[in-house]
Parts: sequence; structure tokens; C-alpha cells
Amino acid sequence: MELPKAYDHTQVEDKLYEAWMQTGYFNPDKLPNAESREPFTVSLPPPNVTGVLHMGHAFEDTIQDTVIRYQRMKGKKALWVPGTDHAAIATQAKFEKEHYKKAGKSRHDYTREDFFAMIQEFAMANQKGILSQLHKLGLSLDWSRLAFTLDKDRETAVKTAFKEMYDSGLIYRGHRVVNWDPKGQTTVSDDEIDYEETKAKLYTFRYSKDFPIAIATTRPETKVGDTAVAVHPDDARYQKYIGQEFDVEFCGVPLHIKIIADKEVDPAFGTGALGVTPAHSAVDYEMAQRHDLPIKPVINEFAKMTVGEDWLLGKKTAEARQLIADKLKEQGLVEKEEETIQNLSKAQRTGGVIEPLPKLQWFIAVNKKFKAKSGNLKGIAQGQEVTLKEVMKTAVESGQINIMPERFEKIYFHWIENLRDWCISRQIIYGHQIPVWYKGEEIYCGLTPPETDGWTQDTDTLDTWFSSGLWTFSTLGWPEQTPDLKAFHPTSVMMPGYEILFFWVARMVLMSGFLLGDIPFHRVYLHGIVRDKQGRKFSKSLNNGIDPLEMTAKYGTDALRFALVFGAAPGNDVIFDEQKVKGMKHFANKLWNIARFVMTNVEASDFEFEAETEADKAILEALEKTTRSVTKNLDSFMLHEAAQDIYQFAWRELADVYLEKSKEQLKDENYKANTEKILLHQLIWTLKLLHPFMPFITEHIWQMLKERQLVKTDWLMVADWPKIQ
RNA sequence: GGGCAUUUAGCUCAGUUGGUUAGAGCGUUGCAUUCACAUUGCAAAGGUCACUGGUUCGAGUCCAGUAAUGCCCACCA
Repeated sequence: MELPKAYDHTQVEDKLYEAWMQTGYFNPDKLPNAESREPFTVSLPPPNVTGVLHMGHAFEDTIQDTVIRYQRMKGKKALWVPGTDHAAIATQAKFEKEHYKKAGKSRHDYTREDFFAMIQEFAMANQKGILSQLHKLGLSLDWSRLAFTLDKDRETAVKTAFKEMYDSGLIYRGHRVVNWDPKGQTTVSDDEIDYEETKAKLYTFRYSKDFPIAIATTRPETKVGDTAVAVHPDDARYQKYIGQEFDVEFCGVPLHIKIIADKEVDPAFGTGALGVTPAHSAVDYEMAQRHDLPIKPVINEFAKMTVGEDWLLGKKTAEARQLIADKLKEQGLVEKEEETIQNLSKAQRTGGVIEPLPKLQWFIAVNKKFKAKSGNLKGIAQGQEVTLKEVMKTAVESGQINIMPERFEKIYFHWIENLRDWCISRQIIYGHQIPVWYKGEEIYCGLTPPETDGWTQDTDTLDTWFSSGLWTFSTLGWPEQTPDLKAFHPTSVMMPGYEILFFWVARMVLMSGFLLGDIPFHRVYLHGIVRDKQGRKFSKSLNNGIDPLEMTAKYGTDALRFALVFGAAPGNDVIFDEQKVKGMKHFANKLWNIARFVMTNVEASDFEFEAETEADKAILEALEKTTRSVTKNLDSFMLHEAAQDIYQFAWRELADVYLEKSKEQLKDENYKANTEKILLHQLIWTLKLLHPFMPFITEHIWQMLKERQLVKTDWLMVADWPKIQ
């Protein structure tokens, strides 16, 4: 049979993926000698069901597939669990936007159930597209274990987790000033906020003519909610006022102001005196707690004023700001007006300007003691009293979890130190509804609704990261003590991008630490961000996105995968360049032609060869060296180094040098037979070494060798990794 | 304001514990080519490893400082 001169990926990939699925080997239970294999587990960071996968996903998934394929060939019971994330706010916001455009209707036009169903449908449609993309990338995911953060099994896990934390007092309900997004009409976490430098006016003024202290603010409209003025305890200027209380009328609103001393106040800023607005500033709220000050809300969920005379009441904050500033000037109360740069907080998802508001929310207490569950956490004994913060810290500090690159450990610790209680309730519909019911003063938390009448369920849903925090074990059947959970948890390695170290990685450690008394994974490999040629992030606003499928169609999946892995050190950003993908297509073709050469020249079927010539000796040594180095680099997750090793070996040493030399040796009857065996051996090992990176072409060539009875193992994907004696 | 990182060939980046003439891909230049492959081969040019100082027999690699760039965290009202 005549072999085509060039490798054509379009004729290979889809068929081969289908064939792999037929073998069942993506499922570790169906691997040859499954019982005697040692487990190796990876949970896929579940992509959001908001849309389609981008190049960042292709990168993330490629490196995981490379690792999992390598481990499978090394004889591990390799499990890679696929799934998707419902991404609560992101998905609801996206759906609402699209639906409004299409139908002109918002969430208020539907019942909760109907609206939820519509989003779920939208999510599932997106999931379908995502799954087909994952197939295209050649990923050896175990589809029999597919999960979704908002499916039935995960719902059980979420409710169980909530109840356990509630029962142990770690989950509580309380008032706090939270980040309210008036646009999305929901709470957002600190991590979901973007800061934008904006020009603002800093006004220095007095509440009234006879008030002794001037204060400074960029938000005069909040000042109608002031209940105190704080100064530094050592500030000589204000000593005599500390403890005094004043009744003033400020812009038509009566205020009762107490002068307090607090170390948090910077005497050098402004007048050194701070107007305390407990209801609309997180810092002021904490100060109010310390000094037992009343909380006086003056802004509502729609960012409108709730107090004041007609000219002020009901006005938007931005308008109210100007109105009050004007009024103050008119009354001659303004002492100074300066231009300043301010960090404006905006909700990442909706772009809404964050309004700090006191709200009744659900929280996870990170500093509250609980009894540790099992003794599987290094440095924490079973039953020992610990806090979630301590668990998160100890798991990494003890070395039980290894984060690479190492520098992120420092960032992780720093984050934990500054961690406050985690607000887990969201005022949206799409997500896991909080499993708590109320009836008058009574409150009930359970997996199912209370059986008596008259209860209503909390309308809030959980932060999406609550369910993602359970991911490593909720996908393995928890809360049931399933065989999967026993065999595959803790997982071996988690490979997300460094940008979700806090969002997700830390939360998984928290959840697993509390619920299982164990770590969720032994190692965290943090990869970088894929950027465009100019080093910019891919984003919708820049419209610089490149569809991974377009690249696979043009150059082949193997070429895309190799280009992404090549030169991507852990934690480093990758510049995506189409030229690079093209180069790797050339490499795939090189491999194809090496195989062609070998197949048309070789009839050997055993490996009883020896180094008869200098060239033989050199190539055999080079292969051993490469095998050693690729193995070592894959073991230590230096995928980029391993990729480089094989590339160099296959193209330079094998193709350019030995193949050329072998042409002479094949003509010489004295060397012919031996050379053939060496050539075949070289090809087989190269295919094995390269398979985790370029699964399609290597497997395709393997199948051709199989047809020619030059190899025995049916599938390269489960062939033994080369070993050096 | 606090922290972390980066700076190596025209471009994108490797260079794991300090050890012989510093590497790769792409790009550039010249030559070759009915031979597995033009999706090719051979060859060449191209680097004071940001700068300054230090440790060492020896530094791209360790230490201190400087500069530029990027990122993260906090956020001052």
C-alpha cells in the first residue's frame, strides 16, 4: 500500500477518538490489569457553561491530558474526571442579557422555577458544545464519570456539605457590609471585583457651622448616614473632643455624632478626622462594631437615597453626591475641594458600581474552631480543635500539598492571613438554593424540606465556588463512601490557572479539610495565561480571541497541543503564535515521514539487535538519554522540557543523522538486518515518548505498524512506557 | 502602600541543586535537492545572559543594590 507523502490529520482524528472511546480505556476500571494498577487521579477544572472553550482551556486541558496519558502508559490506573461548572452569576447574567435582547423579557417576567429551567437549558446547550470541543482536543477523559456542578448528585453533595457546616456552627447568618452590585442585584465577593482608577473630588467640610471638626470625603451623599467622627487616639488636635456627642442637622437630615478615638485613623490624611458611615463602608462598619455605634442605612439596593428632604430622597447616589456638594457650597461649609484619584469598585460580571450595604447574608466562619474529622491531615490530629484558616495553612505548610511553582505558596499564605469570613449567599436564581427554611422565628436546615406546613425556603443561592470547592470528591460520589472515593481521593494533581488559586484551589482545601479531614490533592500545578502575540489577554472587548478548533482544523490537534506545551514552563504565561502551530504541524509531518521510511524499509519483527556501527551506537545512546530525560521531566511536570527533548531527538538525531546513515547500512548486506531492527526500535520508542503530547498521529502510526505486525500491543495509549534497564 | 515575579539571539522562550566553546523554535542569509519528507537538507550570521558591586578556583545560575516591565494583595475616608 502506498503511503501518502504528507500526514493528513483530517483523515485521522475523529475516527481515532471514536475508536479510543470504543476501547473503554479512558475508564480506568477497564484498563488492562486494572486491579493491580496504582491509581492516579486528576479532576478537570470544570469549564463554565457560559459559552465555548477558548485557547486557555485548550492549553489547560492539553497539559492535563499529557500528564494523564503518561501516567496511564506508566501503568497507573489513570482517572481523569470530566465536568462543567454552572458558574452561577456568570451564566445567569449571560443568559439574561441574551434573553432580553431576543425576547425583551427579564427575570421578573417569570416564576423562579421557570426562569431556573430556562437558564439550565441554556447551560446544557452550552455544555454540549463544550463536550464536543473536548473530544476534538483528543482528551482522554473518562466520560462515564461526567459531572456538572448543578446536577442531582452534586446537589446532594452541596446540601450535605452545607448542613454539616451549619450543624457545626461554621456556617452562620449575619449582618455585614457586603459588596452589593446594584446592576446585578446581588452580593459579590471581594474577589469578583475589579478596581478602576477614576477621578473624584475630595471635599473637606463640616456637617454644620457650629460643628468643631472638619472631615474629608469623596462620597458626601453617604455622610447623611454618619453616626460618629473618628480621630486617632494620639492626635493632639482633637483630644478634647473625644467622647463628646453632638446633634447636628446636615443637609436637612438630623445626625447624632459621637467623637471616637480609633487607631485605624490616619492622622495625616485629610483633616485627620474621619466621618464614620457604618452602613456604607466595610471599614466603618467594623469600627462601628468596636465602638458600639448605631448603623444607619441611607442607600438602598438600587443605589438610591432613602433619607432626606424632597430634593434628596430617592435620588441615585451619583446625583445625590452632586446635590449635597452644591448644598454644602451654598451653605459655605466646604473648606476645600481637591481633585483626587480613586479606585472605583466594579462588579466583574456586570460592570455595576459596587455599593457597600449592610445585608443579612450567609457566611462561612474561617476563624471558628471545630473538631478535625479524620487523621489524614498532616500536622492535625483527629478531633483536634482547628479553624478553617489553620487547615488551609497547615495543608500546604506541612508539605502535604505541594504547590508549583513554589512562589505561589507565599501568595497563598498571604491570602489566607488576610482572609475574612466567606460570604456564600447570592441573590440570584441560578445556583444551589440554600437548604434552609423559615417559619416565623423558627429556622430549619436539612437535605429535604421540613414536613410540616408553613415553611418557606431561603430564596438565596450559594456562591458558585461553594459547589466547586467540593469538586474533587463530589465527582467521586461523596457523601456516599463509594469505591471511587476510596480509590481515587485525594487526587494526584490539580492543574488550574494561577488566577484561580484563591477562588478555587484554596476553597477546595477548605472544603476537603473540613468535610473529609483530608487534602483534596497532593499537588497543584499552576499554569499561566495564554496571551495573544502582543502579550494581551484574550478578551471579548479586544476581539482577539482565536478559536482552538479553527487551529485544530487547520494544523491538526497534535500540532496545536505540541505548540501549547512547547516552551510553557509552570506558572508562566504563554504567547500564542499561529506560526508556532504551523511549525509543529511540520514536526508532525516529519514524524510521519520517519515512519514512512521505516515502514517501507523494514520487515523486522524482533528486537535482537546490537550496536554494530558508530552510528548505531550513537543513536542508541541518544535514545536512552532522551528516554531518561523525558521520563524525568514528565515525572517532575516539566512538560515543556520533555517536549523539547523529544523534538530534538526525533528531528535532529533520528531523522537528520541516523536515518541518513541508515540508508548506507541498508544497502550493505552485512548490516541490513540489524539496521532494520534498530530503525523499528527507534520508531516505536519515539512514538511512545511522543504519545502523551501528540496522541493522534502517534496512535495512527502505531495502528499501521500493527497492521504490518511490527508491534504487538493493540493500542499505543496503553502501551508500556519505555524503560531503561 | 505591601508583596511576587520577569529582564538571555531580530521575535517567542528554555536553561531543576553554580562546572567545559550559553540552547531551541520561528525569522534572516547562502548553497543543495528526481533519494522518507520543499511541511526538506546542509551551512552561516546573530548574545558584554538589564546594569553595578560582592561571594567563589569558577556565576546566566548564589547574595546585595539600581533600573525597566508585568502581576497579585490592600485600599485612606
